Amino acid sequence: MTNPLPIYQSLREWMDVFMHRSMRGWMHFARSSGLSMPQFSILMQLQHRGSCGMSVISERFDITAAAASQLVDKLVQAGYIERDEDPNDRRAKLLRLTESGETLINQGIEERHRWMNDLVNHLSEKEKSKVSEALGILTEAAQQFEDKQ
Amino acid sequence: MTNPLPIYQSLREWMDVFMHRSMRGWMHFARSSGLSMPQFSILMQLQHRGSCGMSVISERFDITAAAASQLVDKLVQAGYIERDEDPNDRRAKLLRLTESGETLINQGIEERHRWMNDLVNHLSEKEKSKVSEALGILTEAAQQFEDKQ
DNA sequence: CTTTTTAGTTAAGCGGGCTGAAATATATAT
DNA sequence: ATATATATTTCAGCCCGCTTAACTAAAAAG
Repeated sequence: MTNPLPIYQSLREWMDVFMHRSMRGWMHFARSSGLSMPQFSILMQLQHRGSCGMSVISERFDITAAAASQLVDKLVQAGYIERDEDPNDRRAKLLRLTESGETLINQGIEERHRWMNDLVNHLSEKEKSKVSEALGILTEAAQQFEDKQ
Repeated sequence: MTNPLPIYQSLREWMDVFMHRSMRGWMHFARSSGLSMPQFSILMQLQHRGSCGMSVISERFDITAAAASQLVDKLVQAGYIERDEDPNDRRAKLLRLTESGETLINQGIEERHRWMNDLVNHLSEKEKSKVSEALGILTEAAQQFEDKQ
C-alpha cells in the first residue's frame, strides 16, 4: 500500500493524521504545565523566532498591546520569560526565554517527537532513509519559502 | 543540502518548521471564524473521528461533562453541530457536524493545505515523487499505530 | 525646545471556559 | 420493584484573555 499516490492526496492524508495528533498533544502539554494556550504560544514563538519586543508579540498574535503586556507579565512572573529594557530604545522591552522557559518548550517538543520516533521505528531501514530524505527536502523548501514572506 | 541526514534530525527540523506553521494557522483560522480554540477543537475532533457522544468529548479534552455540554451547546446554537438523542440509549446524545460545520473545517484544512501545496510546487518532479512516497509511508504507519492505542 | 509619535503599562469591564454541586432522566443490577 | 449507576444539563462562581481608555516615558520630527 505504499504505491505511488498523487502528491496532493499524500499531503492531505498525512496532514490530517499529523495535525490532529500534534495539536492535541500541544494543547494537552500546555494545560498540564499550567499554561493557557495563548501563554504557551508566546513561549513557542520566542523559542522559534528568538528574542523580540512586546510590539512583535501583539502583531504576531493579533492582539492589542495591552493584552500582550498582560500575557507576558504572567509569563515573567512564572519565571519563563525575562523582560529587559532594550538598550537601543529605552521605551522598548526585550523579551527572551529564561532557562526554565527553554526547558519547558523543549520538553514539549521532545514529547511530540517521541510519537514520531515511535512511528518511524516501525519502518524498515529502507523506508527510514526514504522518509528522512523527503523530510530534508521539505524542511529546506519550507525554510526558503518562509524567508520570502 | 539534501544529503542524508540522520532521521532523528530530519524529523526534528521538519516538525519544528511544520508545527509552528500549522498551529499558528489553525489558531488564526479559528479566531477569524469567531470560534474559540476549545470550540474549534471539538469540531476538528468530530471531523476527524466522526460522530460521538458527549462523554467522549469530555474524556478526550479532559474537561468535566458540564464543560463539554456547555461548549457543545454553543456550537449547536451556532449551527455547526447537531445533537440528537442516541436511539440505543436515550440518556445519551449523538453529536455530529452539520453541513455548515463540515464546510468550515474543510476550509481550514484547505488553507493549511495550500501552504503545503505551494511548498511542494517548488520541488522538482523527482523530489515530489520522493516526498509523496515518504508521506504515504508515514501516513500508513501512523494509522496502524493509532489503532493500537 | 516643543510637538508628535512610538512602546509599553495599568485599570475597569465584558464574555468565555471551567469546576463543583444539584437536578433530571434513563439504564442496569439486585 | 427498588436501588444504584450512567449520561447529560443547569447554575453559581472563579479565573483568564481581551478590549478600550487613560497614563508614563522616551524617541523622532519640526
